[in-house]
Amino acid sequence: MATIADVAREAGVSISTVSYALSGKRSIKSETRERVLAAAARLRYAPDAYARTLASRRSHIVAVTAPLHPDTDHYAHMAFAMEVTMAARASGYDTLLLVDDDAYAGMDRAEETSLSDGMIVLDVSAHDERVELARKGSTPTVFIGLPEDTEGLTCVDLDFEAGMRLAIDELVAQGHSRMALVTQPPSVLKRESNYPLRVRAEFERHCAARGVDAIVVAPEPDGASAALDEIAAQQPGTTALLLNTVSAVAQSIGPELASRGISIPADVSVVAVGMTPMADRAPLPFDGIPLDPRLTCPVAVDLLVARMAGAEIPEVTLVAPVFESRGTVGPARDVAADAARTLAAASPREVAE
Amino acid sequence: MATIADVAREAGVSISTVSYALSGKRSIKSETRERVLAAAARLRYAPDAYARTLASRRSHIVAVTAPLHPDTDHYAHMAFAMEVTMAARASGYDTLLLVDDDAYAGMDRAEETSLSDGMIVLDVSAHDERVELARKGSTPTVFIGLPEDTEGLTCVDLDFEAGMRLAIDELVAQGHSRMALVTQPPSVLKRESNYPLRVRAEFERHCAARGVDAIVVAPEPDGASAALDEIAAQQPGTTALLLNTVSAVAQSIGPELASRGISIPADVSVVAVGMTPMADRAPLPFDGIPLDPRLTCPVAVDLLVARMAGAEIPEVTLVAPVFESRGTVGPARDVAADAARTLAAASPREVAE
DNA sequence: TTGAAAGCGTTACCAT
DNA sequence: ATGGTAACGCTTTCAA
Repeated sequence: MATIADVAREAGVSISTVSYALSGKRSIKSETRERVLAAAARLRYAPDAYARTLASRRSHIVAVTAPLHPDTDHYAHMAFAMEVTMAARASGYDTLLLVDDDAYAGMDRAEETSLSDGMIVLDVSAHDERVELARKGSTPTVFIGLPEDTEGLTCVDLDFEAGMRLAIDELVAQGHSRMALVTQPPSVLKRESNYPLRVRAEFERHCAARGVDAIVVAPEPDGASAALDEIAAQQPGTTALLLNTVSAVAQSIGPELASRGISIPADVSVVAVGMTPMADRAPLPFDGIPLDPRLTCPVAVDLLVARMAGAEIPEVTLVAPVFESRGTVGPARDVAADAARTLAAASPREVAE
Repeated sequence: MATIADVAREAGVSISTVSYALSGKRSIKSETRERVLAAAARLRYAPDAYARTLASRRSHIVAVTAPLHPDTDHYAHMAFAMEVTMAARASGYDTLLLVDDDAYAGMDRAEETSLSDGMIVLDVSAHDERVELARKGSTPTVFIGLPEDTEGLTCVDLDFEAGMRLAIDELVAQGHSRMALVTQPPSVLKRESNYPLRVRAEFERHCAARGVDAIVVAPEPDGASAALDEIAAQQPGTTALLLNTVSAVAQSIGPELASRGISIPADVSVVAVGMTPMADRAPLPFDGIPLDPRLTCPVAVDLLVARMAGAEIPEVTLVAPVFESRGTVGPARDVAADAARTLAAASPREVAE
């Protein structure tokens, strides 16, 4: 590998002239610059990444941290990491994926050794330990997801509230006036990030605002059937289901409705709000506002780049939701005319007969 | 961030003593070492990654390069990248994912700037440009996959040929004598991804060797049905399907057979050869020899680590295939006795009746 | 057993 | 417009 000294010798100039000719950080007589450039090309010179980093204190590397347990969803994990990586590259940064067994330890190691110019934190929980590291450390950090206390941080997330309003408005436009939200099981709500709570609150608020009858159920992963029973019992004539739940429930809700002779969207409309699609492999089969990495990651990287450049950034940036249609929303059925084919108070067995 | 000079001052020793006390590269009076360690801990000292790299010429970073084609299977892609990353971390290396639009350019950039101690090359094609870079460059490199000419390289791959023979022999043992290989679409083959070609060649060779009737079809992702038609037309009485195709085809082949009244394995046996399982999410539902990243990636990283340490490594390391049984292989149906339930020349509609 | 100092290859400041 | 050179923070050789 040729060094800058080799180039200087070859071009008959000093080292600093080579550095400046290449970086353009000060004006060089164009004739000299040509000579330097030619010499550099001849020797296939490229500055050593580490020497450059040591001298300039900028590595042009971004670290990405995400907890990685045996039960982690590798796909979602990598989908986010990949989106971040591509966005970072577009801004001239390479990314280092920290996969230490302990995400906190990995982030700490990166911070302590000045491994990166910036960090992206994925899979953020409400009381994430890494928040503390971000506050104490000196590496600019952007969270994708909102911890409970965002004080002093930079966070990017989907605007779940707006997404919920979008979903409800779409349904109202189709004539629906009785809706149910299927949310996460209580156990998950307790330890996960707080967006399910935000989703639920906005559901109740905006339904009230639009004069819509609303009910919320929070089934366990195997509780899709019970949830439908509950909806039928508590709010018969419900014609629209909003989903912000675990995938097990989302996946069984279709078959469960079918087994009751209820079809989508003729009898009931279904919308998924803020659920992560399994990308190309098995996209959610419902209309909805997906929590898509392609939406949030580029924004997060842009903010990180700005922060690394010293800019002041708002603590929370919400990304506008996008409604995707897959044909599971239709006009509201006239409940009075055909109660049997909506979520009525009848038991599943009776309906099926 | 505390520097090594801070620690030296704090401990009342010289800089080199701190360095040696921390690295253990020469013996230090234990009392002195304790003092240094205590000082380092007190100041939360951690060596700067870039200064360390510049001085030692070792970055402890491994770069991973993989081209991103429009039809890339992102899941498989990420699964490999993730396996490499975790294996590398286990050996003390961090991983840089090169996602430049042009994989060659990305690898070149990494090489020129001495970005990494070593490289892992994924998604290798028969005449991969990156081979040339690996030969000319001075960064130890390991290919996961085999280019046509492996001279001077280090490559790791599943032993597809052995896998194919394993699959065919298993089917022959069950009495099958007419087989069809469902391979990748022409677009993928055209890019000269290498292993499908090897799989196909060995299929034809070993079928001939075993006296088995053989046919090859190469459907587009949505062409499972057409592929079955083609097999039925060109080689009626086929009782075994070997799959080495894109996941869309693999996933629809089961339902497609079912819709024709053909059941697995009673009427037709199915084996997947060298396909990447969707890991935890949805393992391939077929008997077969999976191309599991967990098999090849750790081996590749181990070889890379050895090469970085200066060891001589064989050019090609093939990982032994493992046959996994899931009940989709059974005895061959007697075609003459019941032609209608095999892949006969009848149209799907007629068969269904 | 320890210390001093010469690199490692850049960047960027201070001169000219 | 260009050159000299002191950092950058560490590893490692050479001395003692």
